[in-house]
Amino acid sequence: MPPSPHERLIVYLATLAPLGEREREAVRTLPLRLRETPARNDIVHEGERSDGACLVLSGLVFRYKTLAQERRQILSLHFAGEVPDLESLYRDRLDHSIAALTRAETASIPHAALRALMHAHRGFADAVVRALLVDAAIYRAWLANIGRRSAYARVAHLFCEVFARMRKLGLADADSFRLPMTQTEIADANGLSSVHVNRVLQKLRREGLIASKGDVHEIADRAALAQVAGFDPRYLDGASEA
Amino acid sequence: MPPSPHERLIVYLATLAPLGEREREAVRTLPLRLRETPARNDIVHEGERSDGACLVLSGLVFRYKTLAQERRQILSLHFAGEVPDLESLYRDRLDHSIAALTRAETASIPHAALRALMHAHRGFADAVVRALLVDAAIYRAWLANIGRRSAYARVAHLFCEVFARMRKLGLADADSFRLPMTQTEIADANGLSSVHVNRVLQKLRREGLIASKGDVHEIADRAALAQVAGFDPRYLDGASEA
DNA sequence: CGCAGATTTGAATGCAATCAACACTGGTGG
DNA sequence: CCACCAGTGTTGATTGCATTCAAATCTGCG
Repeated sequence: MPPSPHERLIVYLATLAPLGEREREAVRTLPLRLRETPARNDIVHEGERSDGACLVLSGLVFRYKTLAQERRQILSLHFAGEVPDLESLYRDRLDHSIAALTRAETASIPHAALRALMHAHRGFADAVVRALLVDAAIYRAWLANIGRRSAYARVAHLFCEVFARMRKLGLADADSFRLPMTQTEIADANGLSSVHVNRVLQKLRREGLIASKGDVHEIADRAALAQVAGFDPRYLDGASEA
Repeated sequence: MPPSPHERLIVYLATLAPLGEREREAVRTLPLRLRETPARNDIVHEGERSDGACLVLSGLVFRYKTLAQERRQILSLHFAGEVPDLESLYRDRLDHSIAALTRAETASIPHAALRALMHAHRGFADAVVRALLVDAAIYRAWLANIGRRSAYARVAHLFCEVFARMRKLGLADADSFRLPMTQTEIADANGLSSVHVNRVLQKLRREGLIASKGDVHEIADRAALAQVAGFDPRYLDGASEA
């Protein structure tokens, strides 16, 4: 039985800042408006206003921008527990869209309730800001990835990041994870063509770095994969060290 | 005579959130530790801790990541008035470096003082979070730019963005601005080689979109430049509209 | 079964990187 | 004062990674 919506959120927040029991209790009181989105449908359209933030409960959610001539750039991926549009708390229009890659269950958390909770609980407010900062750190990692790495390294890096993030959220096994993205979508996330992604994946398998069956990807040689990706997981750390 | 350090910061913050006179007054009380950095030197090294945030007073500052084999990705540019490492308030180690492109004057603002001010003035705290969000929006724009646009469009987009941002800060003329970056640095910002940037710039001049003398770039045809860049300035808006 | 979407393969093209000179600039020191 | 030098910009030639186009499987599903 999957964790309840509120527990999902708590798991995520706890990866960002220490949460006391009082704060956890407070999070459990947040009102949620449940919603279901079919695969490949927008959850929030670019330019739209909304009065709540979107908590992912199940499925895979992503942000993207569409440019001229059907070109699309996927900007980030979001797993259960995460809140992709936290920034809607501060900016009233998104400059990009948020959509579901798979069928996804989400919950809208009213901005007013979030603000009240942030006001009442410093630890919660802290976690929210840290969530925004980890998002930004991921953007930077993607920028370096797309701007300065080969296609082979880019895809390897994406796999390393997804694996690390899913592990933290308790969504991945010890050495494999399910990533229900088509090769075209992987291409849109990495600034590549789908044909080339196909070839890169074959090479990653041939070299023994990964072994994929359908959308379940096994990390066959984690060290080697991190090596070719130039992956340093520290950018994903939300909480400060001692 | 250039604006005072505090006024520079106020100009920037005012582009992000409305600031009352009381808040401006409070900003003026922030203690600043002035510092000067020669061109092409780090201001903060990757992984370093610091107890203050870095306000840019003059010169051009940028963030970058270094990958294997001397490859470098420039992540963002920062002009006078901006604070590139605001996130150091929340995360104690940077995952990238901050450096000066030109000789730059900066001021370190102690975290403690910033926190106190944020605590006392909601408008100030708001501006800080919005600054982080606009940074993130710029990352997204760069991601789409590097991931999905041609070299020609990428450079055009960079020029559009820099021009728009400098105008807001009162650092650019009506139709030209000074951008003291070498072609190699423009290349590192756009995931290109310097040779190719050279050719792209020639083409932009040949097509009559820009006219550059040294590092002063004149926007010869703003509409056409925005057109080829696919530039939509809304992502730079910090303040909410009515 | 038949269809649509996804993956795979092959071939050709092209954008941008790389390699290699050369020209231009400003700054330095003899 | 001028020779020298390093950094930058420019140009040409070549290479190669990745795209594009096209078509052939494969897969799941109504």
